[in-house]
Amino acid sequence: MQINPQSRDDLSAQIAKAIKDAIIQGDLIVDARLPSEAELCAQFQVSRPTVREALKRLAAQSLIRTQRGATGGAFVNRLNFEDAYAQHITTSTLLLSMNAVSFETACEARYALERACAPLAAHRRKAEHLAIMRAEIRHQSEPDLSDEAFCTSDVTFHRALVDAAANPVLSYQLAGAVEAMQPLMNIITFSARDRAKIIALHIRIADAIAAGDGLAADAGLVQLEQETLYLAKTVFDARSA
Amino acid sequence: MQINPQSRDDLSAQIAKAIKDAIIQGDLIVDARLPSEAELCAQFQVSRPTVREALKRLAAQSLIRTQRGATGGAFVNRLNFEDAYAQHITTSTLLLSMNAVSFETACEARYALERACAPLAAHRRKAEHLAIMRAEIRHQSEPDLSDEAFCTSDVTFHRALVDAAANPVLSYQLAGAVEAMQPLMNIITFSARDRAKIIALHIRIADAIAAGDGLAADAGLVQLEQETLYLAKTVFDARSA
DNA sequence: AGCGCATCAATTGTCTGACATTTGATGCGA
DNA sequence: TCGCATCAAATGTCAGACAATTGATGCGCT
Repeated sequence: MQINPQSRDDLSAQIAKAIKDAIIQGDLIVDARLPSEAELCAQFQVSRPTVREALKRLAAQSLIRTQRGATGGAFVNRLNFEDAYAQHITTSTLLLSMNAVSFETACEARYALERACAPLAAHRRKAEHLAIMRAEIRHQSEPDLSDEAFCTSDVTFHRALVDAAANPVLSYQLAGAVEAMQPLMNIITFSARDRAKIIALHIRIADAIAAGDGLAADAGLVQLEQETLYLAKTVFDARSA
Repeated sequence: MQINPQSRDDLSAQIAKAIKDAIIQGDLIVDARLPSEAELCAQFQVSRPTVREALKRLAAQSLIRTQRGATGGAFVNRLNFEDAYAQHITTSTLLLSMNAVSFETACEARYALERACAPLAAHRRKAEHLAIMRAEIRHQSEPDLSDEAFCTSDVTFHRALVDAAANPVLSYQLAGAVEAMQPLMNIITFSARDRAKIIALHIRIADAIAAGDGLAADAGLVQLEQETLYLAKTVFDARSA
């Protein structure tokens, strides 16, 4: 965590990387206070704006937090699941929207991951998860729901299913896949009959989870994937015609 | 993408959020050029360092890239899988190391996700993936390999398995789970007999993938998970004694 | 002695102005 | 027409200053 030659990288990028590496290596532990901006200036032999740009880079990744005042400064932030979720979802969403990932590819990934949760969710689901799933199913049955609201409810339903697996690492990894799909899903317009089919599958999945039957839940997810793909295909065919 | 009241947030954070939202909403498309720093100063009524701090925040997330010179400026970056991988792995690694996630939880998530890939990998694996897996198995068999090198090779093997599923979204989501586990895995010291067991399972999995037998690969992964948990338990028990 | 309050000092947040550096565009001359 | 020097625009960096925040300090009063 020292030198900074006249390389092609920005000074602020180099400094940010040096501090980031120190955090990853464990040289700077959680809640440790970084040197003040003035001290960092002296240490790296750069001006204060440059140091500040470096610190802002780290703040953007939730690696540090800053606090003003007498005992203020920059502190190593405990990266919590909530912040990581938000970052992951943003990145995943942009990744999908910017790289022309096909609906099929995204859908396949999403359901493959979700099916991985099914057996765990069936074993460990709590009343609260089932309650959310049931509530969303009811919500989805409301006749004058917009397509977008239907998709949002769908995400909440699946999120509850994933959370029921009671593994925060799994929930974190899956958040990206499930939520990032929503913009793609929003393209689809649902007929009343489409919705009925989806809701029926949701009920089937929720029942299976409630009964602790992981295999049945898995089967439901397989059918739901096929149904989703079929609906998407219909929309895309209609659009190209 | 305008106003900036005197709220409690940093001005640079507000500006970064405004631009980020514009990118997510699609108001700024890939490779679009942002206004110059001077123009952004005028638009947001702030000074140049403040604008620059905001831009550095976005650069830290690979949302924009900057270029010097006459036709330079800040451009919306196409978020590629490679950059997203790196970010995701960093975040996942820190999330695990900072939140005292148990080995069991991380291991469960990792193998649950990996098993989701198994059937797809069995169908779609190319010669190159099999070649990597075979090569890593040979590498793991070298007697004077350090524990750390053994773990690195293990990651490469599993990465090839995941990539064999030929779904970039899946690979991206899984990269975090597999690579972030490595620091935890590095704690384990392997006896020669431990390695022999793991290598045997790797061979079994690779054979199953080569044969297109997703179920057999899945069974191999289940055993590998149990073996890994058993090894970790041994280490932890020995450490606490 | 104990409590309350004003002051202080340290630190980050922001601004102004300037200069350095990079790099494509321009225009002139051979 | 080609090649080169110059120019202009933009980012990168620096120096210095002031504002705002906030815990710590010390004084005075009870």
